[in-house]
Amino acid sequence: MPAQSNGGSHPATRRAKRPTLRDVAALAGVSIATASKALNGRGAVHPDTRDRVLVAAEEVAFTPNRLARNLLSGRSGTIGLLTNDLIGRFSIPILMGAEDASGTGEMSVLLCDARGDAIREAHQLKTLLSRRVDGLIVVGSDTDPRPSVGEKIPVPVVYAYAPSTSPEDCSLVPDNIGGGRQVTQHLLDIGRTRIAHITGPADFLAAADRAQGVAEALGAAGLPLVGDRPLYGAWTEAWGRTAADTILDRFPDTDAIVCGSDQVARGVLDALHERDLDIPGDVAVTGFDNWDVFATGSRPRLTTVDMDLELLGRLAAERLIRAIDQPLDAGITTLPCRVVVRESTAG
Amino acid sequence: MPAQSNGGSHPATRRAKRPTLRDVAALAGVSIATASKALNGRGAVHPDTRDRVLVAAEEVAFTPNRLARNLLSGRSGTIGLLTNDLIGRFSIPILMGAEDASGTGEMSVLLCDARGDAIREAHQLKTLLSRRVDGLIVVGSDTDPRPSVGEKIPVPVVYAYAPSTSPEDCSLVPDNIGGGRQVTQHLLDIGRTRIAHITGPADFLAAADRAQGVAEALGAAGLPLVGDRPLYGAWTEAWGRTAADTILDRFPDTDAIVCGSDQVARGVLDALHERDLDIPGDVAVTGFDNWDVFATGSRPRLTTVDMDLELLGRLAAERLIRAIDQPLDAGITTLPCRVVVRESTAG
DNA sequence: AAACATTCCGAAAAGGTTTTCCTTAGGCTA
DNA sequence: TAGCCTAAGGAAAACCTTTTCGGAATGTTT
Repeated sequence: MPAQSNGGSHPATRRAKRPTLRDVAALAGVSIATASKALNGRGAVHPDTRDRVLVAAEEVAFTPNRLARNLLSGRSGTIGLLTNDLIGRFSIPILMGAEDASGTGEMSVLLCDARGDAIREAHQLKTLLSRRVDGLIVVGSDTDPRPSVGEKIPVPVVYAYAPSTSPEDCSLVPDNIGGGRQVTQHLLDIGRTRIAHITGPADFLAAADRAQGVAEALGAAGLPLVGDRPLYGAWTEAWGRTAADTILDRFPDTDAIVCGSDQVARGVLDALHERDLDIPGDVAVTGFDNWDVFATGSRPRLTTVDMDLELLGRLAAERLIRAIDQPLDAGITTLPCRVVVRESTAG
Repeated sequence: MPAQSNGGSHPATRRAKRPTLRDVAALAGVSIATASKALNGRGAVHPDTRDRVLVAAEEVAFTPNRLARNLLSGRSGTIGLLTNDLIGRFSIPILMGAEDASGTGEMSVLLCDARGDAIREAHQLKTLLSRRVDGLIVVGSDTDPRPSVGEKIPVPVVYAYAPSTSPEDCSLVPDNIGGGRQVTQHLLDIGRTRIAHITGPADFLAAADRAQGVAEALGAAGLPLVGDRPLYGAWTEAWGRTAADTILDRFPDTDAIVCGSDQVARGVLDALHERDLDIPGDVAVTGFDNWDVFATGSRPRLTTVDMDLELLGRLAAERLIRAIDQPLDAGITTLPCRVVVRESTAG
C-alpha cells in the first residue's frame, strides 16, 4: 500500500509542516510579538506568560526559522569557506580551526571546493554571495600567492595559507622561512655541521622559503650547505630516497638532512636504513608539516616543523568575524612555526 | 585619518547596502514583479524590457538574496553535513562527493564537526535544523554502527560510512567483508597459499569485517589462515612491524600478508625489508584504504583495497537530494570495494 | 466599428521573525 | 476621586523575493 501523507511513521512525519511562532503564540494564548519576546528574553513579559510560551514551544517542538530572522537582520550567520584542495593536507586543519572559532557562537561554515578551477571558483563565489555569507575565508593549496578573489566583494575576505597577491587583502600564512631557520638551528644546537637540504619543487614558494630559512641559519653560523645548494625535486618519498642517495654518494660525511616535507623525510629515512646508517647517530633527519601519520609512524619518529594550521584557521575565522563589524586590517600576517623534536634528531 | 563610511576604497564599499530587486526595477523603470520575471526568465516579458532589466542588474551588480527566496519557498537549498572526524581520513572523500553532487545544482553544504561528542552533536543538529537544512548527511569516523541522530528529525537523513543502529534509517557503508574477500582472492589468484592477516583492533567492526572476508575467501579455497587467527592490534605502522616479525618468526614460509590498512601494510613492508625479503617474490603484501600517500609512496607500491568513498559520498548526497521530494528508502546499502593492483603483489 | 484575443506589465500577498511604538489595565500618589 | 505612572501585551511594519491574478494596451477578426 502506498505511504499515507499523515501517518505517525517515520517518513510521514517528515512532511508535516514545521511549527511557526504563530503556532506557539496561539497555543500559549498570546500574540506572536509576545511569544518572540518570551523566547528571546527581550522586552517586558510577565513570568507566568513567559512560562506558558516556553511550555507551548516545547510542546510543538518549535525551532525558530533562522531564514526569517536572517532576512530581517540582513545577516546569514554564515561564513563561506572557499578551498582549493579539500583532498590536500592543508585545508582540513584550517577548516577545523575555522569551524571551531565560528561554531561556538552563532556562525556556521558553508563549504565550497573550487578544485583549483577559476571558473568554478567564480561560480562558487557567486553562490556564496547570493546566500549572503557574512564573510569569506579563502584557503589555498600551497603558499604561493594567489589572485584576489575580486575587489568588489561586499563582505570581508581573509586568505589563509595562500596569501592574496593584492596587498589590500588580509592574508594569514605560516612562516616557512622561520620554520626552515628554526629546524636548522635545532640541528646546529645538537652539534651538526654538515647539513644538507632536500625539498620539493623549486617553483613552490613553500620550498623556496624553507630553503631560504635553512640558508639563513647556516649563514649565521658561518657554515655552508652540503652540496652548496638545496636538492629540489618533488614532495614525495621517492624523491627523498633518490636525493638522499645522491647526497650520501657525494658527501658521505653528511651528518644531518633537513627535509622540505615529512614525506620527503620518510624517503630519506628509507635510504639511510638501506645503508645501515644510524639515525640520528650517523645522520639526523628532520621533516616539515608534522603530518602525524608520517611523522610518528616512522622509525625513528621524525623531528619536524609544525605550522599550527589549526591555529591559523582559527585566527583567520576570528579575524573574519571581527571584520564583520569593524574594518579589516589589510596585509599579510605570518604565523610562527614550531619545531617538534622527536627521536630522529634526539638520540 | 579615520576611515570614511563612503569612500571608494576597499573596506568602505563593503559597508554599502547591497542592491535589491527594487533598485534594479527602479533603474530599469519597471515593477519589481517584472524585474523578477525578467531575471528568472519566467512569465511573459518583452525582450526589450528584459534587456533593460538585465542591464540594470548588471549595472548595480545585483545578487539575488537567497535568504528571501528560501524563506518564501520554505527550503534553504542547503544540506547539513555532520561529521565526527574531520581530521580523519574518511570524512573528506565523502565530503567531496557530497559537495560534488550538491554543488552542481542549487545545493550547498553546511559543515559541522561534532568531534565525536554527543552533546556537541545535538547542538549542531539543532543549529542545522534551525537553519532549515533540506537534509542531513551523518558521517561516522569508523564503520561501527552509531545511534540514530533522532527519530523526530523533520528532514531526511542519510548515514554514510558508519551506519545507523536503527533499521528505519538509511545508511550507506563500504563492503568491508567483500573487500577482504576480494583482496584475498587476488592473492589466491597469483598462487599464494600461506596467507596471514594483520589488522587493527578487534573491536573495530571494520577490522572484524575485513577479517571475515579474508576468512571466507580462504575457506572457499580450502586453505587455513597462517597462524589460524588474524593478528589484531592497532591501525599503525608500528603494529605492522611488530606483527610481521611475529608472523615471520613463527611461520617463515608465509608467502602473503593481507593487512587491514595501508598503514599497517607499510609497517609490514618495513619489517620485510629489514629481513631482506623480496616483495612480492618472497612475500606479497596488500593494504586497505588506498590512501594515496601511503600506498604509492612505498617501495614497492601497495596493492590495496579502495572503498571508493567519494562515490559513497556522492551517492549519499544524491539519495538525500532525491529524498527531499520522495520518501527515503530505509536500510543499509553496502557499496562494493575494488582491488587496486600494484607492485607489492604483481611482480 | 465593435467584439475579442493576445501580449505585457503591475499590484499585492505570502513566507516567519524581530522590533518599534502604542494601547490597556492596574496601582499609586495627592 | 482625579491624575499619573508602570508594567504587560499587541498591532503592524520591515526584511526581499516570487507568484498569482487582474488590468491595460495593442492587434485581429467579423
